[in-house]
Amino acid sequence: MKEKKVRITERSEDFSRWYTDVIAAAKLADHSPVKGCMVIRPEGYAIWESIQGVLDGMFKATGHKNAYFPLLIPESFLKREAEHVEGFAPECAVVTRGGGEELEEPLVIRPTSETIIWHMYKKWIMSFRDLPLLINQWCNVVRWEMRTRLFLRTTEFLWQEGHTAHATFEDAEEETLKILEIYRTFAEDYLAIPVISGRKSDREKFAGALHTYCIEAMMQDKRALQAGTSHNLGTNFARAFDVTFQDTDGKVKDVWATSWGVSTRLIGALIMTHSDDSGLVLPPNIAPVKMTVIPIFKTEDEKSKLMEYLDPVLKGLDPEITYHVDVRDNVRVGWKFTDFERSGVPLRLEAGPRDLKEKKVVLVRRDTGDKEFVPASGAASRIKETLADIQKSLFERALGLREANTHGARTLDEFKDTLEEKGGFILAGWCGSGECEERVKEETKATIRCLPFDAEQDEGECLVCREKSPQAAVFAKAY
RNA sequence: CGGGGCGUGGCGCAGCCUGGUAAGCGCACCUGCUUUGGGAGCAGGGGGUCGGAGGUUCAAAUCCUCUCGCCCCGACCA
Repeated sequence: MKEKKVRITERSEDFSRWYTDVIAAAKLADHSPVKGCMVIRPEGYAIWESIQGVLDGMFKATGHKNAYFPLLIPESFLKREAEHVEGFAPECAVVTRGGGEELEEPLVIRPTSETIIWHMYKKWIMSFRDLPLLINQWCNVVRWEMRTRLFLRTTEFLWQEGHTAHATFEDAEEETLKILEIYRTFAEDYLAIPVISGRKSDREKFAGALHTYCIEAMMQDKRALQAGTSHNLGTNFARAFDVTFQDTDGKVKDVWATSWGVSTRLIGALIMTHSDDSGLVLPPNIAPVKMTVIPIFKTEDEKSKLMEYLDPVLKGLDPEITYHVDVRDNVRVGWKFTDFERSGVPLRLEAGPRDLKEKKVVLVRRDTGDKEFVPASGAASRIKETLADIQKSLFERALGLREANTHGARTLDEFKDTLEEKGGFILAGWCGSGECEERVKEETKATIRCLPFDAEQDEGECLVCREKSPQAAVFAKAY
């Protein structure tokens, strides 16, 4: 075969070029004229809409309501919470002019909305009866990052941010963990991305949080990607914005806060978890289109006979099995097959004159490439089964990769050797000190991804200082 | 901000060192014919004042100065 123009670099050759090639080939996104920003193209945006649809349903089912807070925030708001300023000030874009004049107070384009939201919550929360307040918003935020990559880190990105207010620490903690569990379920059941749930170290936690929980995933290059975070903000923001409520005992108390979010980064996670050298691979549960139908014809007559033949098959499908019929007659089938592979659609159905004669259709799985000839009459149920199987096997394959690339280390030397030779996640003892954490980072570039909930309570010792380790930590090089 | 690289039809590049009279190649696009079960072939065709501004010269994509922008590698991060 002749060298193709829009060739996808192989993963083994250059993983990050492969990543950008897959995005280009699947038409998910493009670079904007403004540095670090991305244009999300229809194919990419459809995935985001699919993510939104499922998560939004999960949030609403747990009592959350959507609202919208404005893009522009008075600069002084950011300064109200000490850690928050420190964390976000350097990466804020600031508007200083408007209507042709210098503004009296510069306006920050939100990097996250805690401050504006808590400013409003002060007005809305008076009594214990106003709690809990459970609000989510879908929006864009801007963070002036130094280095950007499509979907993984862009100057502007889309996300949802939940902001809740509670009467007690326990309530806030319960909310924080409930959301984390929603994220875990979503990642595993829909995105087919196995994740490790856990708590962030103090060094890695959100600026202004009491503590941060997260889900961490392993990409195909064995690096870690944070896929979602849920923060217990304690009373830090309530105090910074003077939000109090009068409790049943008549006393005025601080309000407890949480915030949590996932972003368009999830699309990057999807790509790097499942896709292959032929292009995008999407799990059926999140794929906007589940199946591409390719009729193989030479003449108009053949085409209409095939469409007639396929009609009952397609009508017999469950309504959630969305499909696209590629009826283009200006490209040949080879072209359509390649388009299918790049687009990430989980399943392909082909039917040509030969299949028509034999009363069959051909099903081809995107994940394995397996080809199956099935009788047209039983196709609908076989399609459903196959999609379910693709979903399952994508998850298992990703889990297998993570398990095969998760290692232990008792000493820093062993840690370094393992990281260098094998890469992946390293489960090791950690005393809890920032110094030891920093030392690992400096010497290996690996960071603590999280303190996993399900790690065995380890009586071991810290791999750096040999002090007692209360709990094992997952270390990895991260995106 | 430190180090490297690059701006030439829609995209990817060559030409620049050694200025010289055709601005070229591949892909894409348009037209026609033949093709059509894994990115077709042939023929014809349209499209670029070479990032911008100055300068040197008889002559600048090419040399000089300034400027704008982008990409890659490091410190920050969902």
